[in-house]
Amino acid sequence: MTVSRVLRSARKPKGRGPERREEILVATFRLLSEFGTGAVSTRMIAEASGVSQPTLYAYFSSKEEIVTALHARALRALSDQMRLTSELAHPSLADLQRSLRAFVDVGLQNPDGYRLAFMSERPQGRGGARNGTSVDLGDCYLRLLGLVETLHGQGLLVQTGPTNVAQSLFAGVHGLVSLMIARPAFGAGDRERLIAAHLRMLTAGVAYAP
Amino acid sequence: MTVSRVLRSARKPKGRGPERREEILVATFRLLSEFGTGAVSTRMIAEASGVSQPTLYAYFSSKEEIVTALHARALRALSDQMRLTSELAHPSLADLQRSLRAFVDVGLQNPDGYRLAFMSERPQGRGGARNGTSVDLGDCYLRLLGLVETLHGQGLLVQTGPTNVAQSLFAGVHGLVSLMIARPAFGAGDRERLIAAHLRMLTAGVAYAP
Amino acid sequence: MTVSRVLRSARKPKGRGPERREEILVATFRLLSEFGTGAVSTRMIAEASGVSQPTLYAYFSSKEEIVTALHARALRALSDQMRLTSELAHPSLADLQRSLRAFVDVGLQNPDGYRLAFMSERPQGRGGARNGTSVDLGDCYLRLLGLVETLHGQGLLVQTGPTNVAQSLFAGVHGLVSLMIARPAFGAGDRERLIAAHLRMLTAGVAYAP
Amino acid sequence: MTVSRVLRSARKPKGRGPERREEILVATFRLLSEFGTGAVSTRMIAEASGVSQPTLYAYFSSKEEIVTALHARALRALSDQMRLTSELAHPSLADLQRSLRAFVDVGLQNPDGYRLAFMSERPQGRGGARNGTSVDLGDCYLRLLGLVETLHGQGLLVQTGPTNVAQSLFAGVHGLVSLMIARPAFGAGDRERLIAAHLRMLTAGVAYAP
DNA sequence: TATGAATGAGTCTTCATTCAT
DNA sequence: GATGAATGAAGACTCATTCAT
Repeated sequence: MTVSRVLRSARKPKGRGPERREEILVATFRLLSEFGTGAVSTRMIAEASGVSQPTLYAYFSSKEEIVTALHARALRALSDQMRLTSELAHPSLADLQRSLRAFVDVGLQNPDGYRLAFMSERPQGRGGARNGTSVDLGDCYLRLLGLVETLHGQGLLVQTGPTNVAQSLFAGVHGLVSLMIARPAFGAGDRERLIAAHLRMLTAGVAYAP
Repeated sequence: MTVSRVLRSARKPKGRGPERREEILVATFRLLSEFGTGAVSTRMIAEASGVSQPTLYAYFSSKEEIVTALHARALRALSDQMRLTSELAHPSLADLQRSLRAFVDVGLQNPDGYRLAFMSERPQGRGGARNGTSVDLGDCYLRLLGLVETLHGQGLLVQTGPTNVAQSLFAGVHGLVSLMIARPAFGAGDRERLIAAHLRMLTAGVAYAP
Repeated sequence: MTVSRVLRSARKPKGRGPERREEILVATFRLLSEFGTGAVSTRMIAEASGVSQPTLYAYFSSKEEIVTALHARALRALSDQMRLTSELAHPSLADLQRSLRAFVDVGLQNPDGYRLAFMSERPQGRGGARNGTSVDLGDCYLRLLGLVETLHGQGLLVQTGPTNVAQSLFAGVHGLVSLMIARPAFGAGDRERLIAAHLRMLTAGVAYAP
Repeated sequence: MTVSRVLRSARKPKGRGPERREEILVATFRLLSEFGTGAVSTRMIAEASGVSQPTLYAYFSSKEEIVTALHARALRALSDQMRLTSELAHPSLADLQRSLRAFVDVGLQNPDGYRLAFMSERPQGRGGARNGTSVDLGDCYLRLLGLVETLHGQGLLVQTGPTNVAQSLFAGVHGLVSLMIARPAFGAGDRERLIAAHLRMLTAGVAYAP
């Protein structure tokens, strides 16, 4: 007992307060990415974080709170990365395409975050089912919507409702990203080419009519 | 372990074997739809099936086997329902749209099957992680590919590679269906209109160039 | 693993169903008597019952249910033992005294049951406080009340309200029994004498006025 | 263990020592009253006291010590409040009744203290069982005994042993008070009337013979 | 001095699974 | 052939207590 105590205290005092919290989140994020929400236990989190299980509860009030924090964070990160390309004053269709491309890139570069933010099922704790609405699409969709509205105002879109267009586009890119993440075989060979073709299709689809 | 497992799977019931098995699958499907994979226990399955817990293990070697069987079954069902519209000899773009529409309808009418077939993350039980590739896209994609190839052969598509087009379309409809299933708020208000607009966009995107 | 399994199954198949339930109750009763509600864990109960911890939950849905079952049982036992002396057609004051005596005897012979039935504080689980009214005084008081009413009808009591008299008598004997149970030193030396004197006092108190 | 315990208890705070200690006791008393011994954690105590958890251990060596200190204190308080009415030189039966009444009033006005002093079961923490004798009846009983002895000396009591009489009376009032505290329904409607009747009964019981 | 931070041991409960009948 | 009964392992979470500062 004394021994292990000495050993432990010698290991790593690490950062206090906020740093610890951050460490826990980082470690949990990795675990969540690798194993999925339901297969990650508080013990795993504790070990991966380098703290004891009870310590988790000094920083978060429940396992769900950790996961929720990660959800929100992933959403925010994705959204932040999308900001740049979507705040132009006079966007063109090429800008729309670039913006969608940014979303795809961010998603593929951060597949775990993307999964967490947009592909996570209902949290599957003991409590049974919870509906999916608790985690919304976040600012990503809103930015896209803003862009589409501007384009619509410029008369660059053939369809009437900007909302429909934005949702349609969002669904379009989400389908691609989620499949690429979930099915490594999807688009294998030349992903770049598939992405380009897909975005071209989406852009053409909303801008040109037969 | 391997031995006992083999022995057990050999011990098949004779009486009303297949019917029982079917009952179990049906009951489990309902539970899975309502509560999600992780929240359904063998006890629930047993009760819903009207058999005892051990009896489950006379028909399936593990809980996972039940779920897996349902995965495959859902995939097949979806594929079967898509067949009709995709086996035309001389399809038009309207037929493509109809075919995509069929996919959407099937998915939305059978969200649980769809979720099971295309959106299921790794099973979230105690067992840890399994990669997502185990469940492929099944015949749905292949049928779509066949249709696209025919259209391509007829010179109705602007893009070069039928594979890219098929994947792009698949991604497009999958994105819509999965979002509608996972986020009830998505497309709320007028889903029919969103679907129609989305399909129009997809079709236009692959058939018309600026 | 195999070894311990063999050893265990060789130990004692014991009684199935109701007998097991009974065993659990008996074992828990002993533990509760010795250690008190809050200090008895489900593990202790399981070990004392000769079953595994999860087995407990095949017979009871929670620890609280076990305790509650024991409460009710103790109350019933006490009440049953009191019945005989309290159902006379034309009772006398001596019969009243005998009846009170029966209550005292039952309580002292079964101190744990008495404690459980009448002295248990609020159940002290994790959930915080619950009010004490959940466990009422049971039939014991009602029988006493019936007896008092009969005596009152016969004009043998000086006080007006039978309810007051019955409550007063109940409080009187309860005070004695509970103190004797909780404070072994109380009445030490000659408990019999104290009991007799106490009952005499109570009877006299309700039957004679200055 | 013994060593470190001694060392710790030697490390007494100097600053606002006694006041802090008092604050802790007061806060704990409130908590104990509201939630019961087993449901009060050191964290709750610390928060309610406005100090940190470790600070608790600067003033008390364990949670049990806090509870024990409160036991003794409650007993003393009760006893102090009873003193006045029990130190008459030539008491009458009316004085006896008044004295009992004082006890009842003190108990009902301070139910938590009473519970702590006279109704507390063994402390129900993790530590296991402690016998009930650790907390005796305190000076309350002794004062009552003194009063009874005086009355006995004056020939006002019919029973022979003053000890028996005192114990009997103590049991009588204790039964009433404890039931009223533990079972809010007991005596509901007109508690004042029940108390008066009960005390009349007790007094009559020890003073008059058939 | 007082405390933020941490933890081992423990809580109740549920799981998928396997016997003996 | 089907099941009542049982269980090891694990789940999330809380406790009283003790360090280092």
